[in-house]
Amino acid sequence: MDADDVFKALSDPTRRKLLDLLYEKNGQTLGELCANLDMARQSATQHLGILEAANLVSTVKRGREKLHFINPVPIHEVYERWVRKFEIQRLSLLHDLKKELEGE
Amino acid sequence: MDADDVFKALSDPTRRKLLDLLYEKNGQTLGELCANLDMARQSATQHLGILEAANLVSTVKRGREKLHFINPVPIHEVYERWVRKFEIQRLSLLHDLKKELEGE
DNA sequence: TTAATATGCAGTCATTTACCTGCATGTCAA
DNA sequence: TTGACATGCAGGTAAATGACTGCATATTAA
Repeated sequence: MDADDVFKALSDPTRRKLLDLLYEKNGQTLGELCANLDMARQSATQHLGILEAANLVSTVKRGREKLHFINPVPIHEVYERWVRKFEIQRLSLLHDLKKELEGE
Repeated sequence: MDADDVFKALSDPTRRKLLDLLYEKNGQTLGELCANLDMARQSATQHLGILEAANLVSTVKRGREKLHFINPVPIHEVYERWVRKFEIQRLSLLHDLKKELEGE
């Protein structure tokens, strides 16, 4: 996984909305997704390309249509690498800060 | 929480490295953090400003020094909103894709 | 008080980003 | 086959980003 690609992909509200749309209904076409956005189709294509490059979305061509599917694996990997370790110390931090303010 | 601020903050490798550095040793000064980076101090300041704006880092002034502390709460919120729901359907997706390829 | 240290603030600049328009290609249906 | 539909591809542009330099301010220590 390339954490940079995944976070960059997730850092745009349009792309997060696309993931939400696919979460609601997986396998949507470009046209279906565009109907929910509010930008030119070509712009949405770029966003989907970024999601695909980050491996967050996989596509299948069916005739003249292109179907889009969520791939949650990179999100899971981000969680393993970036969230879980911070979860562990979540409760201990107030303690650190207090100690520091008291003069270390 | 502003998901946009949090994801944007996490989308830069320098800023993720800063969080890692603070995870290793919480409460470091700007100077300490800079020693591990490889850019001008002023650039690091900007990055830390972004982390602080996203509420991922809190600071305390001690004399002429500025101490930096991780705040893992936004990361937890990102997890709750963006990871957990995708976790749930993680196993069902291969199924979706197969079905689709078989002609729906 | 003065010099060294730690950080803050303003302005510049190249690159990237996120949108757009216009046109091309490929597929289905009448 | 031909027109309608779904998508692909090639620029173009304004704004955001991430780095820098230069100078200002505030604190500590001699």
